[in-house]
Amino acid sequence: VAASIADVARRSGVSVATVSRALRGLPNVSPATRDRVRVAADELHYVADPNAARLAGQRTWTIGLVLPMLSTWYHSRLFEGIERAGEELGYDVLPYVVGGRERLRAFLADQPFRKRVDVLVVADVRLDEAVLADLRATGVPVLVCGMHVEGASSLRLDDRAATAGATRHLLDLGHTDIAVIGGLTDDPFDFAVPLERIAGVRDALGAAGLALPDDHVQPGDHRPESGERAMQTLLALRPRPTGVIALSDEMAIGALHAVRQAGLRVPDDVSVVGFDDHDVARHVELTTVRQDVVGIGTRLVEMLVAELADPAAGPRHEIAPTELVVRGTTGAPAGAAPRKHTAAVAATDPV
Amino acid sequence: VAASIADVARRSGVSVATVSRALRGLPNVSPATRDRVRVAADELHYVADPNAARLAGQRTWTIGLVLPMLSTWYHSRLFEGIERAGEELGYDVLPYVVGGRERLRAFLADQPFRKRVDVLVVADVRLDEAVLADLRATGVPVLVCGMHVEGASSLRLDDRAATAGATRHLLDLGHTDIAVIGGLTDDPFDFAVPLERIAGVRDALGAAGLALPDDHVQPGDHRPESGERAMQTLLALRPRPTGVIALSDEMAIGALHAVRQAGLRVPDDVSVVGFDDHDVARHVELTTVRQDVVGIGTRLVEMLVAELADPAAGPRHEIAPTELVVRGTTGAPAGAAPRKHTAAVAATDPV
DNA sequence: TTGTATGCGTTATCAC
DNA sequence: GTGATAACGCATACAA
Repeated sequence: VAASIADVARRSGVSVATVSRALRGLPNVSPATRDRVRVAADELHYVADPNAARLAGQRTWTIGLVLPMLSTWYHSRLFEGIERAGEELGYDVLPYVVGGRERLRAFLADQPFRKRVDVLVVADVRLDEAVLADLRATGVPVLVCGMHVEGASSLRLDDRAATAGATRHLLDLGHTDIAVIGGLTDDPFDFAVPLERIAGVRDALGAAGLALPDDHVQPGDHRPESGERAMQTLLALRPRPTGVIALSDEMAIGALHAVRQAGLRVPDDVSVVGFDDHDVARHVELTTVRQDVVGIGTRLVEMLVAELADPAAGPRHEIAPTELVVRGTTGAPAGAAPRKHTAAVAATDPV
Repeated sequence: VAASIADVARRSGVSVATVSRALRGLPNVSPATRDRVRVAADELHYVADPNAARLAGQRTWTIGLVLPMLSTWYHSRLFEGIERAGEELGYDVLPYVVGGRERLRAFLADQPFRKRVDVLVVADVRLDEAVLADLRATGVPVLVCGMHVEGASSLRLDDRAATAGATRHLLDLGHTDIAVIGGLTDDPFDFAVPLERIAGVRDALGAAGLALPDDHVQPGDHRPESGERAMQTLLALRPRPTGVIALSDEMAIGALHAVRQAGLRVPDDVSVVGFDDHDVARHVELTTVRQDVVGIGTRLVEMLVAELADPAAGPRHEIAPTELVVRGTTGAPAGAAPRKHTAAVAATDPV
């Protein structure tokens, strides 16, 4: 049976109040006393019971991370970034995986996070204003990652500009028939992000006098299989698109597979652009839009600390940078001359 | 300000004890009373304070998951599997990321999990008997994933048999010069698994009268970059190995990249086998050893529940199955006839 | 079936 | 600088 604060108090000959102060580094404790207490605590292998501390202290020291899934590259990285930054400040990170309508509904209905976390980071989960209002009504501060929402601080990419840049890269190479993989799916995931990214493609296409037909936007759920299927559909189109933008690297890899299985070459017959700069992207020579996911996690923790420190301050909205990384899966379409050279960042090996 | 159990008691005209019983589905509550309480709780949006409940109830309903990192495919999948299975039983899952000697040391020294979790699942972290004894001295039950340890229940693969099978596959194709990527690295990760897997390769090689020279075992930390570097080293060897077994798919993908960058062909010049059956393995045609990581997570939760229910029962040791999946990255070395056909499972698309 | 009373292990507010 | 002591919000023997 573990030692309690009373045991430490007895052993060091002081009161529990002093033990609490001494161990937490609060002022108004004489150095000598603090040492005695520390020694006693060590000898007894004492650690404060988090539940008791949280009950009395009114803080949970826990960050709730709401995300649609855990095992995609992007989400596991985000988790890692938040966990690392949070751990240094003494926060636990508790995942709430709400992929699929049912789990999201249950999460919103049961609100298992109440009295359980100090703050909620909602990543890539569609939150309309009503749902957000529900969340905020619980009194739990909410930060949003991946999209812009009124009434809550947010950190996101400029998704629209990012895919517009990727699209211009393809246009510059001479592509005129461009498609997108990763449009909205009904289930089990429901990001708001795809809309922005597709809008970005439309922006760039429109500026070049081109359109994005409906059949040029194929759904995908961020698993490679969905990218493969989407690409198969696109390859069956006549005329066949020569440039494809996948909204995640994982789908891009599935798409590449489909192209090669169809006996076509990359990039001669089809150019492919991904999104994320996944660990393996460099190793499959994938041109992609890079984002610093771990950095985003770190920044979210900083924002959340600021928010907790000054809840009165209004919501802050920040944009994390992206960067087009040109590798081998994009090139001029067979039989077309490039319009001009893309002013893109060249792929470089990480140092 | 949130409602407490006293508020619900007042509103439904019963005592707090009855509210507690009613809401938790305990017996000895009349249906009528239970209903009244439920209605009152709903109206007040009441949820029990987990910290108070845990303090009083002596259970944390939390599973601590100790792992070296979060963002590799394997670990994020494992987390997902445990989270999913745990959530259904009402458990939270709290990650303790101890990659790197420093974090592991701090984890062992501070023991932040004490009074915080009901059970610890230790995955792919090297635990010698002394460390394990330290952990168990805290009174927290420990399950081990990925390796066999005396004194704690464990779930693992038969790593040795798995890589032996992969090696036989290469031998059967006619390879006689075989190397391994993913041997122990000193930092920041320190699995016990590589030793077993390398032993498996040695087993199969030895049975064929072949050896595994030291320079045929290159270190790797499971990131693609390390696989690439390892393969570059192997390609510089003379004679050059024709068959390479990477101890994870992520390293295998890096290795494939190195082969192709060197102007060599796969599998004609070099055959590559991975380990895991990563989501993208199929899409890069990677021959690999498949394991069901999510299933392992689920099984771990079942084992842990059993352990908690009957702590007296001795440790149980289980083995999860693996399966060789033959795809396009393995074939006969140029200029060699296969010894015989491998009796391996053919690659099939997931249904 | 229901209510009363005590304990859970801290932190925080006071006095001293 | 230090020590009582009252919360904190719930679970649970025990009594009714």
